[in-house]
Amino acid sequence: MATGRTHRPATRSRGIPEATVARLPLYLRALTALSERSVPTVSSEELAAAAGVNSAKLRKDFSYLGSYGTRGVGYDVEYLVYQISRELGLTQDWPVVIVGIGNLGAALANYGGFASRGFRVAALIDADPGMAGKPVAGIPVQHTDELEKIIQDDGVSIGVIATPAGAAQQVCDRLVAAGVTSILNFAPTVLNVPEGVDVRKVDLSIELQILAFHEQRKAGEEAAADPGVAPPAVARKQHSTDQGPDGDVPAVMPA
Amino acid sequence: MATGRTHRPATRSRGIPEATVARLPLYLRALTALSERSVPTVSSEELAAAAGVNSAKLRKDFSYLGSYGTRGVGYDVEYLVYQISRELGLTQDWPVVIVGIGNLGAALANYGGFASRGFRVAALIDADPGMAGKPVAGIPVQHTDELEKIIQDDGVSIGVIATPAGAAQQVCDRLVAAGVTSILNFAPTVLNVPEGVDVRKVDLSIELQILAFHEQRKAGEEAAADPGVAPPAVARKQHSTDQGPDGDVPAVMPA
DNA sequence: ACTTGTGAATTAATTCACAGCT
DNA sequence: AGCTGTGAATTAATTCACAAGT
Repeated sequence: MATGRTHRPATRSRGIPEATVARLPLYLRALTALSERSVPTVSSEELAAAAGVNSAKLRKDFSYLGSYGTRGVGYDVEYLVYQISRELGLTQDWPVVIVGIGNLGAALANYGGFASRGFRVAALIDADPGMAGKPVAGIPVQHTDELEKIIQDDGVSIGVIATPAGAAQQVCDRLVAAGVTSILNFAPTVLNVPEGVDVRKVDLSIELQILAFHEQRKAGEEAAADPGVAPPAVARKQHSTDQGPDGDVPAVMPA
Repeated sequence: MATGRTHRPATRSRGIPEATVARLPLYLRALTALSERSVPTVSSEELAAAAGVNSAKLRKDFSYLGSYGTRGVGYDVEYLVYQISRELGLTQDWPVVIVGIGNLGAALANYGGFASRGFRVAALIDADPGMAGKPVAGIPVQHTDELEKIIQDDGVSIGVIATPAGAAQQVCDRLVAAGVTSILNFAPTVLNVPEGVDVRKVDLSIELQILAFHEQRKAGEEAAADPGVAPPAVARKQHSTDQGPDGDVPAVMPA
């Protein structure tokens, strides 16, 4: 794809790498903090440190968006905030429904950073009729029967699934049938969706298992003490920071 | 690293790719489901479908662990469950502390899949003295003052941070100072940790922003309808399944 | 003098495609 | 005949290192 890309307007080649897209929110958060402290400009070095990446990566990432910096100076904070927000589609408002209002669903509903960016909780939905009408985070919970109507009326395209694993696929199917095309899944299940629907998962159990793997590795190394040529510094994985490749996450689920 | 790997026992070359490690829990979950249904063997094709990956990737992943399959037949489910569990370090028990018992912390404490694999909630910790002693998920909440003592007494090496963003770094520092070397961070902040400490993050806001990016892209394409040579099939990104590269996740946080 | 933007080099991950074993 | 295991090819991501601009 790098080789034979069909010629383009030259000013902006569509197709930002996924790895870059996944970091843009990180940069945006760091920039927003700077903006709140009224910092006018920032260098790639400083911003990279704040976002927990290295500066070459950050510059390369930004190069996919365009040339928004000034050589010898750095980046204008406000301008970059705007450009990244626009690139991520945060200049518009995204109504979101949360399905499954247990502990986790309630935590998500209460999450402040939600509204701060372009997301708005359009509805909270739960299968328990006893929950209906009860306000969570100031929003009354609605019954699952209303799901299709809510999605169509509010033009919801993003759904969050925080149900038990057993209900997730069924909820997913209804969301998709009603018009949702992006799903954030907290249930520990693989969701099957048709072409054109994006799913991202958040899975606590998976994350813990990945940590356990590295933890075990560390414990084993104490004793190992390889008596060979022993490459001193660089040999070890670049632990800490940096979440490595892949894009997994753990699913949380009440009860 | 692929080129100049120091000669090894040949039977097992240390160094499983990060991307593979991140998928092992996925395979394990699928295998556990098969095991519960008493399925004795499974082919790479079937297992891959259940885990939501393609079979070549799965086979390559397994090849890093060793040769645990039988050509012409497939994999023995029980045997694979054991091998992967061992590789992930799940044959031992990992005490975990959860710091910050808001909505999210409570959701995590109640999460069933916790104990089912090798993880055990050693303690729930919160800074609010009013919470102290109150049971959540059957475990009494303890005050932050006890943090160091708990970690040392129980030999805790994995900590989960579910505090507000403002408290996260401070909690992290205390966890690390007390001996924790793996952290799962739900607070929307970059954590600074010393070499040798692993951090993974779970960030709701980041996940939603990534979805918004793709959602915006989809909306834009409706109108685009490129009248050029129009590469029909393969051209579009492989949406759905597959979380793409990187390894980000969103942070959740109560209020 | 300083910092961006980016080709080129490197490293990692994925996918192909088939030899090798059951 | 069927399915694994894996070299080889491909594609993606990261890092280097420096030319180009202010």
